[in-house]
Amino acid sequence: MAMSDEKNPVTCVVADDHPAVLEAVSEFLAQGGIEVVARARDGEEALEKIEQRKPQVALVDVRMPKLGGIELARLAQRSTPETGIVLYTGYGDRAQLTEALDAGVRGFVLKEAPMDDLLRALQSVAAGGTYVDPVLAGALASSMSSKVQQLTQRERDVLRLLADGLTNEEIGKRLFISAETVRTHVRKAMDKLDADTRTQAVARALRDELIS
Amino acid sequence: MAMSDEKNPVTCVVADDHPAVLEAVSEFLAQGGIEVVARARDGEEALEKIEQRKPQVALVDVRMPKLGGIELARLAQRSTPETGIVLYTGYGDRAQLTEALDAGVRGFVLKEAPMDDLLRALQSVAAGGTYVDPVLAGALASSMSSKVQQLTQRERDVLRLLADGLTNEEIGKRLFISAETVRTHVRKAMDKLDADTRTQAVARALRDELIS
DNA sequence: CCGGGCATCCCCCGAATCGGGGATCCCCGG
DNA sequence: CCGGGGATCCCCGATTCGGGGGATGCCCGG
Repeated sequence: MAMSDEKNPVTCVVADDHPAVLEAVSEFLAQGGIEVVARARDGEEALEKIEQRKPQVALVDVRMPKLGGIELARLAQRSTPETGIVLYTGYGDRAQLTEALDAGVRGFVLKEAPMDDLLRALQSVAAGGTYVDPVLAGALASSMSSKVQQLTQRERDVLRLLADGLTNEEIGKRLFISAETVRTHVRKAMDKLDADTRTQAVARALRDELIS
Repeated sequence: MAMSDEKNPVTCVVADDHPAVLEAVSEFLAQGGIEVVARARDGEEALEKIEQRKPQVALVDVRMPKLGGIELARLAQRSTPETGIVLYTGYGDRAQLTEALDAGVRGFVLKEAPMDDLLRALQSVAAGGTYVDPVLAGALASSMSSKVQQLTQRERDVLRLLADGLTNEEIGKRLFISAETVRTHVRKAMDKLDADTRTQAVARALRDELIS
């Protein structure tokens, strides 16, 4: 019926727990020639909408109630691989970008970026490509140089409990491993995060949204 | 000339570093009968606009480049006391609310709240009153009950350096105090934050945006 | 003038942590 | 089949931490 690309609107689901952002972004996208087929206020709702509508792309906030953007991407990837996930984040994470990418995320846009970037990202991803915020792309290079960054699941588990004030002993009991092993995980995490103390490791993990 | 309150639009400056939020909020306020006389993308810009336009209220994000919402409020309070500052924050802080209030902030709204709350808050503040998000108000009561919460400057200094991976000894050198004193500050902070370990204290301080 | 909060410094003791090593197992990909 | 990464466990000596105690000086408000 319609023309090839000009008049073939990209379908999109938008998810954000802030009404203001949800409203603004949806409207902006509509004006930019993107068809917003559904909106969601948390991760679970977003997943449902994605599975129902199977849009070409989904623009989701990283931090959302019930289900974060990354986990959402992982799940959506299995159930609805035809939908490209674009993360919309308020903070420029170096390491989380990597995590997001291998969770199946295909786009990464900072909220600080000009809104036009959203259109570029969504169109690029809808076309089967990828998009990473230029600021992030730059930061990625520098973080790549330092350490591989990217904690293992176990290391994150340990850091999370550490942030909750548990001792090695207590963490061991909680995870059914010995305190010695906990020490090992903490040390490896410190190593990857380039931290001098376990406290700094937790602080960095929190800042980069790797945990909690 | 005009009617008393119905047709006397409240003047407002809006500041947020996210273009989406800035756009959405401004438009929403306009539709809600509030006159947005200026917008700003960072704290310094916001302060300028406030001093120039002297609006009845200013709706500002807590986290902004160059100048945070709290500091902005403190400065604006001195130069332009006729303008009521309303903070717009994405995260519900228990302790920061107190800090904000005695910085001269008169309104505190969560981004998660229905947007209508913004109108209520701005109108209330413009009328010389105050407004605190009901969710926050509730949380305040509970945090009041536990501990006084509210770290001293020194305690924050120490926690910040602790989060950067420094040891007591190093922190002492940096702050020109003995390591023993550092220990004292850390213990008091742990006490106030109800933390079992220094690591947990830092984690909580980070979460509550008391530091960094 | 006296209490209270803050910042500073000091002591003790037992437990935990740090930084370094080494070691085993398993699984996956070349 | 072998290497490498992840997860698991262990040992050591030196240092730090957590939780008590007490002490001094300052400044502010009742």
